[in-house]
Amino acid sequence: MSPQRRSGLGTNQEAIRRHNLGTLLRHVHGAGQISRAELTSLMGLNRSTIAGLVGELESLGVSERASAPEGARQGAGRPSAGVRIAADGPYVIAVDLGVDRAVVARIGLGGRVLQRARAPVHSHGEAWQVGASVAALIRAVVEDAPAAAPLVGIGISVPGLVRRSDGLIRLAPNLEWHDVSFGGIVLAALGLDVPVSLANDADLGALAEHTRGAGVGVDELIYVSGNVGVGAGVITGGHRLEGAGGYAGEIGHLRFNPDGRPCHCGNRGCWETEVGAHAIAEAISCPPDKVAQLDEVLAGFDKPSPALRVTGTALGQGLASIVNLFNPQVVVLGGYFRSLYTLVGAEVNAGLADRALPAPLESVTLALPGLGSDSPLLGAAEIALEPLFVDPVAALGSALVDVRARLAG
Amino acid sequence: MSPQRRSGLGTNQEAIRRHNLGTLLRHVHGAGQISRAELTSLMGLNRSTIAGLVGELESLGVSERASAPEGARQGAGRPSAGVRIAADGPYVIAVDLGVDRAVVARIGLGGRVLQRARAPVHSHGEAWQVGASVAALIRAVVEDAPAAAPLVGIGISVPGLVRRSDGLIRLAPNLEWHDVSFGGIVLAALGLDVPVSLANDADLGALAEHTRGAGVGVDELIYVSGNVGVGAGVITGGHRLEGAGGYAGEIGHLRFNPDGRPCHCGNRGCWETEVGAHAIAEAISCPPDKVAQLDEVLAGFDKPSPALRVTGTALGQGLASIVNLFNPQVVVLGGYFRSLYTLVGAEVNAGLADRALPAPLESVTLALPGLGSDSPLLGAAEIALEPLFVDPVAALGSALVDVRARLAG
DNA sequence: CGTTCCTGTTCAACCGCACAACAAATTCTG
DNA sequence: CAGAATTTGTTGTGCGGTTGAACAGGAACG
Repeated sequence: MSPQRRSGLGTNQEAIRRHNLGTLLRHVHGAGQISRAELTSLMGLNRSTIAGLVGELESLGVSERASAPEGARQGAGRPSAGVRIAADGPYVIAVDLGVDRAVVARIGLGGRVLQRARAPVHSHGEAWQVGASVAALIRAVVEDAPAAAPLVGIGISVPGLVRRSDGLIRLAPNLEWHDVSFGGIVLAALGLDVPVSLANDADLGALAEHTRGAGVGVDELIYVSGNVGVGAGVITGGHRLEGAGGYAGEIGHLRFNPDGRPCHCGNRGCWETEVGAHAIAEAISCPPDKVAQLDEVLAGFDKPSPALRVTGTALGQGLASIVNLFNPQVVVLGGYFRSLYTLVGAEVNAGLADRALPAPLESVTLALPGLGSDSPLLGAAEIALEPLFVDPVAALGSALVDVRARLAG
Repeated sequence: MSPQRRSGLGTNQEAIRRHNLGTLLRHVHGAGQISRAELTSLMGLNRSTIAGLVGELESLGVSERASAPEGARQGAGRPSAGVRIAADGPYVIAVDLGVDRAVVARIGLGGRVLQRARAPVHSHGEAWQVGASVAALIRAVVEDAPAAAPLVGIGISVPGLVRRSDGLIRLAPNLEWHDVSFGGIVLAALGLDVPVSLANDADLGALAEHTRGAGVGVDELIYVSGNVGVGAGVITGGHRLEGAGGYAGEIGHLRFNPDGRPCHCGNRGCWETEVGAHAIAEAISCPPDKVAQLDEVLAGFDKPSPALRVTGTALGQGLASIVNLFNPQVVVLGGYFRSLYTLVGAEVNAGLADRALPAPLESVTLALPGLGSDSPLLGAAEIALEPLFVDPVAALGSALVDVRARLAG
């Protein structure tokens, strides 16, 4: 959200500085390392202004001066000094909550994974138990953090519906959770008080792929996630499509075949009953206890079975509806759709071409995630970092330093 | 677009002034008349700053000072002077192109329709013929415009797919148009050179209902348009959802019943084959030549026939998919869905409640258009006015004055 | 080796908004 | 009915942020 959507407010000069500093940091974050000269042309500001902003970031301990990288030297002229993420700079904790495991990582600006840990999670486990496991992983991951580095916040990716106003997990079908305040649970288990952001895993996958994956520079992007359930995250105009409550993107229950199998939502023939994990597992005779690892199971296939081909066609046909509705430029296939697409890509493309309207079809591309299976994890880092780009000074002012000591006490 | 989405640019003071002046004008536009005191609290700026901005608008001839309105006086203190749209202020031409008629209006800031005209249009007519008719209507509508009032631009609502990059009409099925540069045709017929904006009718309906209809203050809104074809306009985060090419919102070809009737798009059982105008006309034995006036035909009904009830259920069930996908706060039913909903609202609501997920369902409301059948027309005015809110000075600088004389010559 | 080209640095200037003080206009209160 | 209280318009000053010019630094080019 380069320019945050203000609700008809005016702008004063204080806001300018905030905005410019945040935008500058967002560019550094996106590129990892970038020269001042590039920044001036990207942001359309004067050299001296950029110099001032960069200086402020350095004095905040966020970035540091870097000599120009070797090679890639173009043209004459004095080489421009680089801006690089500081080694002891701010970081966030990202949590990717899956139905059978949790992944936790410490992630710095630029999307660098500094440390990671994972643990199995009992599906149908109580929320407080899962919260305790996650808290333990967080402790492990903060272990080696420099004491001076500030913790900006925690971002959590959730396989379910998350209310955007307060981050309450309204429904996580495959964890059998209803109305769980998981953010509060984790904070209580840690004994910390830092900003926590929660969001749907597909939404975060879309965000991450947009920022540093297969959709860099693409402002109309959809991430379709196959993860037991089927969901989508939508980026439009460069921003996440959240909906009024935060529940947008529930494509799993699109009407697909009114005479089809019953769905757990109470209807018949939802798309999920054709391309959901349980449906695919049944089609390839995968034992029910391995449904959560469907991605690996599919990756083990050499050639697609006829049943998988049918599934591929159904996937493509369903994607057609999404393409007609959103007219995206890129559709990223995440979760087990990744290995499914490598198996039956032809059928998927055929199904899509068959059912999509010509105009939206001609501008869309199907793509595999540029971040592999880490998209939701990195998306969780992104939402946790977000305050830094809105107001770096304020975000760092309220960030937590010397986290290890606080966790010990 | 209160704060336009800048693509990672920086902000300088020149941009501040532009933005604040545009935002101020947007508020005046939205409210029609508003006091300076309200503006200060809405925009969060200082009294003196607002005074300066208002003064600039007055010297631009856009607004004028108004005494406080009678009544509605609250509390003590000096009454705040009002800001009102100037009588000879800027205006735009709005065109609502239908399948059987065209409506043209001269519309000023505040959405005031100053003059309007309409004429039948031969469906399947050549584009240049329709363009000539529209040009004649425009001439009629500019007839009584004050010579000093500047024309900012022309906005055209089109029942079809419009490419957003250049406004080309890619496909208007019910006009049988392919790749028509209708904006250029109208300008050529007029012999003028002013900015022309074209967009899909449902998109513009959504925009108008968001600005001054049933969705004021609602940032997640969908306008579903029944207009021979079925389409949707989506507002999310307060902005129009356009998609990569501008084709987003094609809900008519959502898969509804795979065994259903063939659709002109080449597939079977698209939603449009159940709730489209031709389907409804057939269900109520309406003669084919009156399909374009289905709205009036339906309004003549006293009680719903069983066939209409079935249609109502199908409408509700299809809306459920949209509600699941977008999680809107308000869904406005435009076009002939307006009279259909008044007839079989119960069935629509039941179908929706049956198929929508609980979480998105609880936050959504179905509503009738607050602007009647004028939504697309007023939306066309909105997109034509848009440049004024981005940069009032520049937009007025390039606006056309004394249009009548130029048209005569 | 000098020229050319681009960038970093510094400083004065400009522009826009905030703030304070005062005047104006209305309501409230005794 | 008169004075106090309240809110707003107006004016001048000050502050903050960006700009632009001038100069210096550093690398490639001829």
